[in-house]
Amino acid sequence: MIKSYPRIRDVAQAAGVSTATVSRALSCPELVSAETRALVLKAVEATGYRINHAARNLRRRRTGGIVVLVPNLANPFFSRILSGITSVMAPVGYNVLIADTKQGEHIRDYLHHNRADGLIVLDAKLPEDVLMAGASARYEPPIVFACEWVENDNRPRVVIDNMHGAALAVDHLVELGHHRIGHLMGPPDNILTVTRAEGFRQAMKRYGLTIRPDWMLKGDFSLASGAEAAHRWLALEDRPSAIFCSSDAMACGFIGELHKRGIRVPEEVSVVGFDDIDIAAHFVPALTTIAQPRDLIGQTAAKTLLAVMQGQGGEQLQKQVLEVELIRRQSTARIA
Amino acid sequence: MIKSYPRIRDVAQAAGVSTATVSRALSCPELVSAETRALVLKAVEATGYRINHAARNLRRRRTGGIVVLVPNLANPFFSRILSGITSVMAPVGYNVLIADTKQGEHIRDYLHHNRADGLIVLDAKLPEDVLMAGASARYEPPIVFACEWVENDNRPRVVIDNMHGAALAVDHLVELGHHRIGHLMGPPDNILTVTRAEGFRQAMKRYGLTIRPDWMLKGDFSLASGAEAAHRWLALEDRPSAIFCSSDAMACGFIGELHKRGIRVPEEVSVVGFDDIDIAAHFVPALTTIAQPRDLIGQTAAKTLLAVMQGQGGEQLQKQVLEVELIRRQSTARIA
DNA sequence: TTGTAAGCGTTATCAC
DNA sequence: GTGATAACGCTTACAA
Repeated sequence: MIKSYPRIRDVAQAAGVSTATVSRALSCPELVSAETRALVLKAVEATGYRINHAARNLRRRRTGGIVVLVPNLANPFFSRILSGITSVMAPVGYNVLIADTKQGEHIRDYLHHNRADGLIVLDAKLPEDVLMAGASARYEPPIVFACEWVENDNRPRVVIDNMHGAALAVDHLVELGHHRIGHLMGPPDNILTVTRAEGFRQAMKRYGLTIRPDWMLKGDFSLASGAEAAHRWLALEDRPSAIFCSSDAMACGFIGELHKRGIRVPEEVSVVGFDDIDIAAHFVPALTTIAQPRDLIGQTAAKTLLAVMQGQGGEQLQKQVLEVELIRRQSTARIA
Repeated sequence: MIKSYPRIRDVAQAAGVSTATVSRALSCPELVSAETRALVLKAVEATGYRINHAARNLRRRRTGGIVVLVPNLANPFFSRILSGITSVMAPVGYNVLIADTKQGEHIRDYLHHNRADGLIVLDAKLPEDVLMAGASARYEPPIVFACEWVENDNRPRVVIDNMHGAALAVDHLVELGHHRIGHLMGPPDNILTVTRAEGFRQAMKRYGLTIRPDWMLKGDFSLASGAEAAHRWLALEDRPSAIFCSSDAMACGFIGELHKRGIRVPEEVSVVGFDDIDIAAHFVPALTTIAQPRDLIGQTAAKTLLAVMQGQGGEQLQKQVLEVELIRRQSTARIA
C-alpha cells in the first residue's frame, strides 16, 4: 500500500549536489548560489520531490501544526473565525487542527508541545483548571485566547468589547422608546454570558431602568434554547417590549417560535441579537444585531500566536480588544 | 523556547526495560507480559511521557492525518459533515486537516501521500483534471468522495440520492395543487446542481408539467444568490406559484428578500429547500426541505476511507447511496 | 558556498 | 517475551 517517494537524497543525486545543499536550497534559498539553486529546483521538478513533513518536524523538534479548541463546529459563528485563522496559518506552513470540545475530545491531550506548536482557544467555558498556567503545565505550548477568559490571567488574548456591545444594544432599544427590556442569556458557566449580562445591567442602570429577574431568560446560545425561551416569554404575565439576546442563534430561535405562536416581531416585541452571523441579514425579519469582526478575530489570534511562538512575548500582545458595531435592521422598532 | 520532553528512552530507564519493550507495551500490549505492561504503564505515568507523533509517523511512513477538501467552511452544511468525520477519525488517532478550497489553497499540495494518508472530498466542483486518477497521480493517497462526482469514475463515493430528493420536492408541491413550479439552481459547474436540476426535470415530466426556462433561476447555493433570485422572480411577468431551491441557504435568502418586498411565503409562493440545515426549522416560515443525513454522510465517508487505507478495496465501497427525506414545514401550502 | 555526518524519537527486524 | 540495532527522511553544526 505504501509506496516509496523521492527523497532529498534522490534530488541531490539528480542535481549532482549534496543533500545538505538541497535542503538549504529549499528552506533558505539565500544560502546557496543562484546557479546551484536553479540546478536543485530543476532536479526537484524532474524527480517530483515533495518534502516529508514528519521528518522535517522530527528534526526541527516541532509538530508543524496548531490546534484550535472550538466549542461547537456546527455553529457558523466559529467556522468563520476558523477561516480567519487558516488564512494566516496556511501561508506560513502550519496545519490547523480542529478539536471540537463538544465532541468530548480530551483537551488535555492537546496541552503538550508534542501535540501542537500552539493553541488557540475559542471556547470560553472550558474548565479553568485545565488551562490554568501552572506547575503541572510544564510542557504546555503557547496559548492565545480568542474569547473572554478569566481576568486574572495575563496570557495573550483577543477579545471583542462585549460590555460595549451589550450597551449598544440597550442604547438602541432605549432610543426606540423601549424601557421594558429583557435579556436572553447564554449558558451560565460561560464568561461571554457573564460579561454581556453585566454590560446589559450596567447600561440599564445608566438609564435608570428596572432589571427584572423574570425578564432575564436562560439559554445556551443555541437555536433550540431561543425557541424554549420564547415559551417562557409567552408565559409571562407582564412581558417586556424588547429583548436583547446574547447570540444571533438564540434570537432566530426566539423569533421563529414566536412566529409559530402568532406573535409578530418587531410589532409586538423588538429583538436584538449578537454576532451578526450570515443569516442575520436574511432572516425574517432581518435581525438587528451587534456585529463582531469574525475574520479579524481569527486573523488577529493567529498572528498573535505566531508572534508568541517566535518568542515575542511583548506587552502589546497581552490583551487586544476589537470593536463591535450595531447593525440596525428590521427586528427592532419604535415602541407603539 | 523548545523544551525537552521525556522520550521512550526515559520511560525504558524508569521501568528497567528496553525501549523496544516500551514501544510494544504501548502500541501492541498483547505482545508483552502483563507484568511488564504494568511496569511500563507505571513508568509512563511517573515520567509524564507523551508519544512524539512526528517520530512515529516518520518511522511508520505515514502522516497520521487525513485531509478534507471543503468548498466553504462557513457553510453550516459542511461543518456538520466535518463533525461526522472527526467523530470517526479522532478515536483511531488520525488528525483531520481542513482545506477550504474557497480560500484558494492549492489542492494539488494535498494530493500526495506525503501530505495526508487519505483524502475526503466534499467539493463537487473541483476541477476534474486535478482529481482524475491518472498516470500523473502516482503518489495520490486514497480518496473518498462525499459528494456527487463524475459518473465514469469508480473510486469510493458516499452520496445522497439527489435525483430522488428533487422528485420528493416536486411530488410534495404537486400534492399541494401546484403545477406552476420553478427551480432555483446552484452554480452551473457543480454536479449537485446538474443532478438536482435533472431530478426536477424528470419529476416535472412525469407529471406532464411544463418546464419553463424563465423559471429556472440561477444561483450559487449561497444566501446572497437566493436574495438575488428573489429580484428576478419579482421581475417575472408570469410567476410560478412554487419554487424548489437547490439549497436551504438560497431558500432562506429568497424568502428573506421577498419578505422585504412585501411578498408573503407560503401565501403567495411556496418554497422548498434542500439540506435541512439547523436554521431551517426555526426560519420564518419554517422551511419545508429535503433532509440529508449530514452526520451519517461524514461518518460513512470516514469509515470508508479507513477501510480503503487498510487496503480493503471491496466492491461494496464503490458507491454508497444514503436516503433523503422530505420534511414538511410551513414554507409550502396548498394553492389557493 | 558546499559537503560530511550526527542526530531528532520511534518502530521493525532480527536475534536470543 | 525481550533486547540490541538499524533505519525512517530531514536539518544543522562543523569542517573544508
